[in-house]
Amino acid sequence: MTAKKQNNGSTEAQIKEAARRVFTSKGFAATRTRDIAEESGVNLALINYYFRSKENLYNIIMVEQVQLFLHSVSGILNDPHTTLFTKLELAIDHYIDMLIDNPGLPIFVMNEVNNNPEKLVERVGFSNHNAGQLYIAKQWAEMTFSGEIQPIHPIHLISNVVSLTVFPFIAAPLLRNRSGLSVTEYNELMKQRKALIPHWISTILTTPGPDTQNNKQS
Amino acid sequence: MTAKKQNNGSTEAQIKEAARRVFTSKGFAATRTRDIAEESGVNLALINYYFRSKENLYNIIMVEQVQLFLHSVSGILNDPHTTLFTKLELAIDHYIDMLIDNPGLPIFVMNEVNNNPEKLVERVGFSNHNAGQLYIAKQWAEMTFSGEIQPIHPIHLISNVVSLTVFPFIAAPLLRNRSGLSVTEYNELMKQRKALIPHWISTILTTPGPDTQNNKQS
DNA sequence: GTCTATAGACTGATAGAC
DNA sequence: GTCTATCAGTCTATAGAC
Repeated sequence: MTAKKQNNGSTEAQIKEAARRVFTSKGFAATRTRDIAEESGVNLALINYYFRSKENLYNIIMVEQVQLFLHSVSGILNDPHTTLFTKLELAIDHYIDMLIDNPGLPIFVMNEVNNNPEKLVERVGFSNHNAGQLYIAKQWAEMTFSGEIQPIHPIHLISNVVSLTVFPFIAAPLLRNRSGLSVTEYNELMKQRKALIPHWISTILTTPGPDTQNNKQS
Repeated sequence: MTAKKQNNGSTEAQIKEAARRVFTSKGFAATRTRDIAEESGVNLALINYYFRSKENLYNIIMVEQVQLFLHSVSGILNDPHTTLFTKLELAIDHYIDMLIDNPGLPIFVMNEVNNNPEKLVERVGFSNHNAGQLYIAKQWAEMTFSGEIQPIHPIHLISNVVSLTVFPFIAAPLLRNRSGLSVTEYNELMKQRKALIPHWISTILTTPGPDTQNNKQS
């Protein structure tokens, strides 16, 4: 209620939100502090006043976005009261909703993963939810041991689930262009995948592999 | 054989190859012409002598890389003498080999797809091999009509094949970090996927969907 | 064709008035 | 807290010697 300008939120929050939009769509190097000033409608000098430097502001945004992308389903995957397939359904459902709301998030995070893996490991808390310690990993091990599901390297399972869920959003501009679908129509297909991907994963996990007899080639 | 310096190839080719490496790993904005000069071992001024501007050089590299990524399997997919599943096997096999040799290619192309879709459509010849006109599309339509494979929106099929093949390379630095696998071990898993992905796709296509009875919801 | 030197434009950051 | 004005550094591109 200071009511000096048309500022609705605090200036600091305005800058941060504008920085999130610009950084995630153009990356660090292509973003000028002047872009953030214009996007947020605040004076250029205030960016350095609130956030010491462009790099510092970027790091704050980056850590938040990576955590949103990586940690948002760890609760679901660690729930001891749901089955493995229910976990996958819930996680994929949650992820697709989030990706429809944040379509630029995967490419941003993947760029960080590819260009600054050491900074990412350094600044984002990874150790606290080691994938192998989640409850879903225990369930997967048990079901594999009992023969309920096919033996498969966990990297393949994780790759498949994440690939099928995330990649269509990374390739969306291309696939939409080639297919002539609108954003709404494309997102409708993505929502269909909430049911389809768990079904496909389940099918894959319960169908014998391509070389059931001799998978011991060098 | 001009033998003035230790130049093996022509200076122009040296610059171009260095530019490819630097641009594909850091992107346009983060790359300085000085980086390319150092990487190629030639004088800074020669970059502008051979390639008018940084932007012009980038566009040349970009078009070549996108075409390598997108057009390299159109011959396989348009072969009238192979079955649909053989096409998928051959295309995936070819792709995984190419991605092991060019691990930075997918993230580079996907950035271009997300940040400059209009430029990409403008500068890269798309129209000449419309996906719907490839022979594989005809085979897919026939097999769907005859009931040999499950009806599925073509976007889902294309998404699935490309996702399962390409995404594990985009997420490689992260997945390797989390799993503790070396580059060699990880690439070995990727090679396994040459056989696994066609098998999974075939399984998906020949297993009834999650809602076989009522898939006519609004 | 290749080099040095530098012009000309832009960027991140800050000093200092209000 | 917010603004204007500006500095110091860096970048692309080119002029001109060889």
